[in-house]
Amino acid sequence: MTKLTIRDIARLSGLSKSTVSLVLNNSPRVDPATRERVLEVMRSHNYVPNFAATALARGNTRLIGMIVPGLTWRLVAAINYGVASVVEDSDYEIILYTSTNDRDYGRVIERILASKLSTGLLVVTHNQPLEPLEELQRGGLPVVLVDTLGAQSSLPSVVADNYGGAHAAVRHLVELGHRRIACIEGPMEYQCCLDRTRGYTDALREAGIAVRPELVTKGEFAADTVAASTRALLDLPKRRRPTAIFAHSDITAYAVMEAVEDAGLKVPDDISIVGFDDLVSSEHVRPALTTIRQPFEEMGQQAARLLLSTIDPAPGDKPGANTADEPARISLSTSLIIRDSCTTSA
Amino acid sequence: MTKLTIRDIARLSGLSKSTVSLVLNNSPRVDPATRERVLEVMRSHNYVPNFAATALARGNTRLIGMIVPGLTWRLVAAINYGVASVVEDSDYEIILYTSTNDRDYGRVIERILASKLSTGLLVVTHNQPLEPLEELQRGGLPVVLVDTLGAQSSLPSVVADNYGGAHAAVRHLVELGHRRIACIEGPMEYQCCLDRTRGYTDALREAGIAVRPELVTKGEFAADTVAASTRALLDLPKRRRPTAIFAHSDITAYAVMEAVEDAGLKVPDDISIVGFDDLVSSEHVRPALTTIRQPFEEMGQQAARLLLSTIDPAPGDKPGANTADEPARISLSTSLIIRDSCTTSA
DNA sequence: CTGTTAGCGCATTCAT
DNA sequence: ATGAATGCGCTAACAG
Repeated sequence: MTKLTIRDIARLSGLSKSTVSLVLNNSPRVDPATRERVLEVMRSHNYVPNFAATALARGNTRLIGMIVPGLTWRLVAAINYGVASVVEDSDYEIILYTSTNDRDYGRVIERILASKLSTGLLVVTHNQPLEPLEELQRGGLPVVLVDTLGAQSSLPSVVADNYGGAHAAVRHLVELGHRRIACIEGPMEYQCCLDRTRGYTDALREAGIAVRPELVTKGEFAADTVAASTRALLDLPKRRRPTAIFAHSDITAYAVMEAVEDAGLKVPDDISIVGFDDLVSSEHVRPALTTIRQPFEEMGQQAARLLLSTIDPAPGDKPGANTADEPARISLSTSLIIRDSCTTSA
Repeated sequence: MTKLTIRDIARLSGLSKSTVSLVLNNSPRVDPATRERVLEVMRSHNYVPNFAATALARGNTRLIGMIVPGLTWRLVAAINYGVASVVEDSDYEIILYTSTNDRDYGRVIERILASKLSTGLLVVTHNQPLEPLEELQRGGLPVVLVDTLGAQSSLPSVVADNYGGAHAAVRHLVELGHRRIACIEGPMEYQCCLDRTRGYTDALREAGIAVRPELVTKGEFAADTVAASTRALLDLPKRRRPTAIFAHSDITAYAVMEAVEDAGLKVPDDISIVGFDDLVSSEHVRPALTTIRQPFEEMGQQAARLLLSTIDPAPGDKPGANTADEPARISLSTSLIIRDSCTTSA
């Protein structure tokens, strides 16, 4: 309300600004009684230190930036939630950078670099060139990538185990007796999709099943492409037609399900489907989707912790993620969520 | 990278700090040539004004706070997206306050008040007492509520037309020939739910259909309560059993659908269902859910615009939303999205 | 333990 | 049209 300053508090408690400042910063060199008195004055007058002034004086804003590209907003709410849950327990706040269209993405980076507004940066599902970010990192701004889409870089990151997840999904299908298992891929310029396909082929090979190129098709995470691929798969001669499909994402799986229905076939009776992500909606789709759960919320939490600890290395902490020699790479395991979209092979 | 200051720029361009500052603030009293030269120097050296210093000097952080309670995180991604889309076109940034558990909600408000960190505040789906917010508003911090859950207050707000939406949903059912239409309510301490029920009863009355208390049941937005209510509805003697259900939310509708299936009945053949919200998943549920769409994204946009315009009243603008005499109340209309969960009454 | 003295980087009078 | 001086509110040596 009224703009009390540290000076007012000093006057009101009969001390100097510096002493009050020491109290604010929990300095141990202040007499406990004095400290308590000052705190009381602050409380009763509802004093709160001015943010900008503090930031300017100490050269640190206590703000951590989180940048999330517009297109994926809806998919990453859980990540954001995870981040928020750990940041709110620190004395940092989150500042949210978003570019709702890719074109302006570069500008966002500038805005960040600009102003030294944030003390650290969390980058969620980044699908653009990494150089600008590495540049920021070199410039002294700690950066942590969350859900990198598999891109390789020298930046510390937190990701899900795409390879392992895909492997588990396909193994599940194999265990259900399926032999002709198709794969509908996402955009293969993403490393994460390469990893998923690798998990698919490895699981097949380990089961002694040959990988049939005709069963590995394009999806691009786009409903129409997926639908077309699905139809092509369904149009194969009966003996070569897949009895199960591993989709690179839940969204892809939804499109597959619709295409299968449109073809007059039933899921899972005629064809089993496994997705990847475990979006909230996958529980409500009918049949409920069997899928690989990515631990989004935990990814957010881990990333936030990682960032916070590199910003403020706690005494016991390891060197920190930003030592050029070895950036931290946290890979979280996924889990198979069995629901109703798969059944044993006829 | 290196911490260039306004002083460096001044030196590099052979001018004084003040002139550079004038350039930064687009002062017209600077020689165009000089201005261009300075800008060029800034550009080539990648200079960006320090955020904290600017904020301190002008007493305004150019940060707008957005507070969203943890529980609704997943539901409000679209609102956030809308907010972000307009804020990114201003020279403000968003700072995100979240309390992942309700207990700490009060602390969040303190954090905001504290530090004068934000210049304005956007409050999303606020389900807590409004006094603290009104207090902030009185203290000079512009506040705008988004999706108020219907609570009344002196604060400017942007909401969806809950009454109209419910009315349209039920009218749709009536037009399909239904006469026994049930309503499964959300938590009735929320004004928005009161409004939805009011829309329901009015639509019924206007169609000359009596409102039957036994058809209006508790849902509380909780899956198990909804399931129980649905079963009770289904257990009614055939002649009194509803042929359609209006659910206060999409989530509620999902639970209804599952309960109906569990009872061995079919949607929409045995019973039609309309939801409220139009979450993304409602398109993928089977049968796809007929529902009332809330324009979440637009709500976010409007709220952001409203807030921005109260912070920086543009010349042509209306007085602004925070004039105590008449807070702005923007009500956005909803729309009926017809999909597959409703059919004509037998 | 507490007070003094300088800045942090920029905006803003007021001169020139 | 530009420069000099002052202060925003706080932290951080350095004294005492």
